[in-house]
Amino acid sequence: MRYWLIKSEPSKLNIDDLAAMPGKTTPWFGIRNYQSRNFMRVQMALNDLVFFYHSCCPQPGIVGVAEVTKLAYPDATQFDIKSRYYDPKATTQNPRWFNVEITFIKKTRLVTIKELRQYPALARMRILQQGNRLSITPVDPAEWKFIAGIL
DNA sequence: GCCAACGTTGGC
DNA sequence: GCCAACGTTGGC
Repeated sequence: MRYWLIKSEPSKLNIDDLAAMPGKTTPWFGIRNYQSRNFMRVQMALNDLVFFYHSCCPQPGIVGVAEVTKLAYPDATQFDIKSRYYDPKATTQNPRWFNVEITFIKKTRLVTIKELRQYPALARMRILQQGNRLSITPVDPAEWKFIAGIL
């Protein structure tokens, strides 16, 4: 089993929105970055655990935990001409973008990026590296355990 | 709103 | 296949 961190802008989908979804589950659609896509398609497995992170907001940080409950399948929004995620180069025969589904497990206290930066144990975390822009990043098991211990 | 980082695009 | 231009991300 692997661990992940996924970023979401709370104005678009926050942890409470996820908890309010039918079955507390949502497709993680709209990822348009090949590295993040490949993480979903190649590595994400059922029951992988995910930190839910709020980005682009006054208090960026980890706010909850979710789990992967459906393996990657083609992201429907790439075919929807009205969607902001529409991709004219994608076809149903040859889809470009995929999404998994995630299910809410729990809310946590807000662990801000500022706090995360204070722990030497997390110094190598992907999310903390300069210039990191991936919306999905793997979390080292030791890092996961450390963060779970301070929640 | 600024700016650094970096992925993507497209002409050659 | 190179690389400049451009667009997007995201913390501050």
